Amino acid sequence: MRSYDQCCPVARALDVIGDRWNLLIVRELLLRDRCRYTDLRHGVPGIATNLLADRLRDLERAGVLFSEDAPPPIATSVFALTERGRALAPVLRELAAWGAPLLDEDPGGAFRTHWMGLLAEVHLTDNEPEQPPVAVQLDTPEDPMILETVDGRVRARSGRLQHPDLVLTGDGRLIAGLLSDRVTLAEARRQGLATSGSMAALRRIRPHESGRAPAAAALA
Amino acid sequence: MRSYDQCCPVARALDVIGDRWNLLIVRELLLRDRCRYTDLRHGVPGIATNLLADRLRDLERAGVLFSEDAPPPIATSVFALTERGRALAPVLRELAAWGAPLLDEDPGGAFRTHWMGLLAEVHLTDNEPEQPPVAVQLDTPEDPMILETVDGRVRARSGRLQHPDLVLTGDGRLIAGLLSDRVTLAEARRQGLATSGSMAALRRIRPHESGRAPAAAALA
DNA sequence: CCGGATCCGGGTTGATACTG
DNA sequence: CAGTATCAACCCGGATCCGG
Repeated sequence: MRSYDQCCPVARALDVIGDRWNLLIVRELLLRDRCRYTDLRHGVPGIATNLLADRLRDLERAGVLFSEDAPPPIATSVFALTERGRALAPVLRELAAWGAPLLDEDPGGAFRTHWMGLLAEVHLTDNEPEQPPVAVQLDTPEDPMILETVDGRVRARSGRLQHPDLVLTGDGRLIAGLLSDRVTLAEARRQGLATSGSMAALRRIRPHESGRAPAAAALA
Repeated sequence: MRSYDQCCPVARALDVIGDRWNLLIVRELLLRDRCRYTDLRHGVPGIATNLLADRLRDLERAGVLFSEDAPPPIATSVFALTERGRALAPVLRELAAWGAPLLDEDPGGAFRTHWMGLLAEVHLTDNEPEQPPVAVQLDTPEDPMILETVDGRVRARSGRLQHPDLVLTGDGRLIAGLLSDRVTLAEARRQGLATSGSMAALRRIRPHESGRAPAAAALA
């Protein structure tokens, strides 16, 4: 993309990650840690393969991500975010928070369960930060996701745990509705949600009452 | 722009404000409140006039901004953000925080003093939130800017106050360096910065020690 | 001068086919 | 699996023009 050529921090940021598809690639790596080329094609559906290759080159040159030759089991290279790339997490969280209402207006299009991770990080909080951490496994057939308490907050990532405190099994969109409080637990159960483990973990990980103002809540 | 057609809050947000120039238009309206078409052309240098007209239409349809026919003195319409548009402020602040290091690497390109406002909001904090509010006038010849304490935070906006507690007069880039701590006050004075008023206001509005973690600082 | 609309050349995107 | 090559369609940017 052409540079905006403005001496403004926002414009400079957009010079790097403002190109079409770029932030979605970062989203993918943020939630999935390390991805092969094919993982990215699956996680960013709709991108043309040449554009994905171009963008990965751009973002690598910009220091947002890097490609590693191979961890021994696999015979291919993987992509992962640098420290600088992970520093984009707050940007993506704010974008997710702003975009969440649009999701209700039009729930169409491709769906991946782990995309809801950023939403969970924004909407949910750990109501008992003093207690030992808990982890909830969201078990959709494809694309399992983990929610865990870290530091008084809730963090999301793709994957499957050995010993989660609670497992929710069901359709991805159903679990998404549950996370964003559009669906009650009882309703979700009726629609096919299965749970196994400690429901206390689910009560502990709950939306903020005060909307989205962790700092203000902490000060009060 | 074509929709990403992904049922993901980030993708949905980018469907609305991911288009080139869009976030820079929002930046402008955030910092300057209400702008005429010409103000926007000046505040977003480099944009083609047809694109500005297109984007304003798009963003109005999306509910991010609206145009008002006229406040009586002027014979033209002005643009301003809706509530939904102002809700993009956290996104822009995070982008500004992420882009700030890039500004040091390459300080070239067009410059407007008020662009530094988002940077100030991110880097500075009110060290004495219990005290009555203070306001600092940043007085560059063109494009004067105000920093004021609101609610324990620092807010920036374009304009000129009647009775600021402190006035800093000088080159915009010099003041920007001062705000982001690249230049000391003594150095800035040598390079032509003039001050008038209470220096206590400047000591009160100071960078966080703990980097950028207001919530963590509040909890500590 | 302000607030656009229109036109046009060139660069980018996106879909598909192809290759190591 | 991990890309590269190709090509049409679209979008961007610059210039120009026009009504108030």
